Amino acid sequence: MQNFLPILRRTPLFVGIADDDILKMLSCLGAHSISFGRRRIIFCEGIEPTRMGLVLSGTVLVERVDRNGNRSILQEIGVGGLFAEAFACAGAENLPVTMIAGERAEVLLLDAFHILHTCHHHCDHHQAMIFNLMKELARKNMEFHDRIEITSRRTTREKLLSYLDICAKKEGKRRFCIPFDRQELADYLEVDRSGLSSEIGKLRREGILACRKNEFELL
Amino acid sequence: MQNFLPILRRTPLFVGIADDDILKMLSCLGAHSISFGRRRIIFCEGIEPTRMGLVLSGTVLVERVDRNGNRSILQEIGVGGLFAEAFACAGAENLPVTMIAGERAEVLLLDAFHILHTCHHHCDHHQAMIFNLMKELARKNMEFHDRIEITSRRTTREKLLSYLDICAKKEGKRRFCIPFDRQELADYLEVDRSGLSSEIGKLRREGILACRKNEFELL
DNA sequence: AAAAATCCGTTGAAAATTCAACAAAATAAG
DNA sequence: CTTATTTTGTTGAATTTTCAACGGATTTTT
Repeated sequence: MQNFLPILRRTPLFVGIADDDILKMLSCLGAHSISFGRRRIIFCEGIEPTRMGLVLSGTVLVERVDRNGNRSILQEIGVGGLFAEAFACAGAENLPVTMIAGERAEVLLLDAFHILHTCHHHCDHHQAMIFNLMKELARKNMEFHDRIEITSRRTTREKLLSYLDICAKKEGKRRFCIPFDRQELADYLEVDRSGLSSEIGKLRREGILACRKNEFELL
Repeated sequence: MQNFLPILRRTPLFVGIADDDILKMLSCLGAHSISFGRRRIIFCEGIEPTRMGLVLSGTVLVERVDRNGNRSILQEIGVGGLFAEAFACAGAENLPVTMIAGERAEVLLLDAFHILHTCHHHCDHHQAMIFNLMKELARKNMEFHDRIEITSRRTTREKLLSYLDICAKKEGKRRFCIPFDRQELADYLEVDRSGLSSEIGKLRREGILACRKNEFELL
């Protein structure tokens, strides 16, 4: 587990906690790492969310498929990020979404039981982790607001542009890579893939943006 | 402040905390209550979110209006519920949404500073509140998943039906009241009001639902 | 290097949403 | 009780999305 410390130290869950304490907690949380190939299921919709995951490498996508076969991508979790923590912490009975590896990923699985039920009056580092978890949940909450700001737009064009705007703002540059291919982007924006492609074409012809594969630039 | 204790004791933020400790914390958090008439602004988009709110009576709506004038309703907060806590806890620089009274409401305003910066290694009740806050943020996270499940549907009909399904499930009955009028429901589902009205008409004629004002029944 | 599979852009027709305008119904105000 | 005001349902035209199908480009596999 020591090999992971350089990553874990910088992680929202463990930031500010001493290495020794992190290691103690990892064993307390039954931590173990697993690798997943692209598009492999990590947590499947319907299971009881007793564990949460921490991304050590690659990316994890949070998805949902409705009865009509429309897939929605709800979140994209990068290195150091947490997933399934909200369901585990809220004590949900079953997971309403599926988590898969967006690209080949290594993840650390953590039992949530000891977060919710152990010693939260005694050890400082446990307290610190609860506090970190609280801040991370608050941040995720705000991420949902970003996504809603995007998907609440009425047209494909506006959804795409507000997504790209938010990306540019986060990146601090007008040129950036997005973590999605076309189908995934469509599923994140909740629009039709072919309609999205043609809208990208229009915007390009209008000189509003340039793109090559998943690299975009706002002009 | 003592008058509020019967409500506060049952509140997600204060559950499990002794009355005395609640009162101590209220003064520590600079709590004071304010009344708002229907559709009055409680927190306006753009301000720095240093405080959070707790609903003592009535309801609070979390809204956003885009450049085109389309309003989205993101959440409806009932008695005992918290609002703006995510932005305050995440340390957001400015509020991306507006909070208004859905119906005449009395709310308790709490400074977030002391939640994030005070004594979180010392007093048990403060720790308990952080823990409560963490659980509440996790629950809100799941509420967003519900809303996304609804708004990710492609047609007005499906959005409406999945919203009503979720309401029925929460209520445990196939007959229930919704907390919205037609325009608000349209803004929650992210659809056109007139299209929503006509869809309700169709579903009624097809014998799938009955409704009178904001009381619905799934048949 | 060839073959298979996937990804992406394009198109046109069908379906659904949006928009504006209006009338009926319900509610609030005088 | 009458008059305003707000809310709700209805309609038709314009806009937009969705859907299915196809071919070219790119990537992966054999």
